[in-house]
Order: sequence, then structure tokens, then C-alpha cells
Amino acid sequence: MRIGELARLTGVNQRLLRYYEEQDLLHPLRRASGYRDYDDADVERVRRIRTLLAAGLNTTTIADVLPCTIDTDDGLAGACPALLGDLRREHARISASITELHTARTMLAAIIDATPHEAPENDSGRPSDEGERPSESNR
DNA sequence: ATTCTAACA
DNA sequence: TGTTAGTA
Repeated sequence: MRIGELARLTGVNQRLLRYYEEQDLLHPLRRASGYRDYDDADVERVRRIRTLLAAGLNTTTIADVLPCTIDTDDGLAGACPALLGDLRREHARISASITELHTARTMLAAIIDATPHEAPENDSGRPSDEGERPSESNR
């Protein structure tokens, strides 16, 4: 498939897909026309890239990790013991990050619950859609 | 109509 | 990362 379809399938801008290639995250073949030619597996690959990027990993690390993963029946499997150090380091960093997020969420929830609700005159006719505040759901 | 490269009011 | 210009 060409870049347009991959962009549509993944929701990632073509500009970004080209950037990922520049960062060695994707290696599409080139057609005689010069157009990039992606394979079906690239759809999943882009999703993984997005996930790792969102988790805070830099492109160089992702570029090292992706080629060292093997798709198994259920999920993924590692294949490069040399990367174990980096992997554990990232895993620890993310864990620390999650802990910070938890405290931040708890803090905001406390502030929200202690905040008096405003009572504006809703004469616009439209139904009032006051957003619900987090009610301490997860974990 | 699509994609490509390069560049930035 | 977005957007755009000028091509192929």
C-alpha cells in the first residue's frame, strides 16, 4: 500500500510516517515511481511505534527494539538480550511515571471534590452537559 | 488525484 | 509536526 492508505489506516499523518522512516522506524520499499510501498505488517508496526512513543521512549530506542521483537501466537517476544538493559530501564522509568500520574490524579480529584460548583443561568435552551468528575474508579 | 522533497508567516 | 510549494 502507499502512504495515503497507511495514513488512513493508522490515523497518522503522512508527514509523520515519512519522519518515522527518517528515524529508521519504518523501512518501506520504493516503487519505480518513487512512491513508498508499505506492507500490511506496517499498520501494526505504526501502532507499536505510537504506543512506545507515547510511553516516552525516544525514536532511537524504538528503532533498536522493534527489529528485535518476534510476533508469537499470543503476543510479542524479545530476541535481543543485548537490549535487556535498555528495556528494563524504560520499564522502570514508565513505572515511576505512572506513580507520578497516580499522585497527580489523586491531587486533582481532591481539589475537584473540594471545589464549589458554579450555578449559571442556563437559558440557552440546550441541555446542560456538566462534565462528570472522576469518581475514583481505576485501581 | 497522489506522492515526493524541501523548507518555514 | 503542520503546512505548503512545485514536480513527476
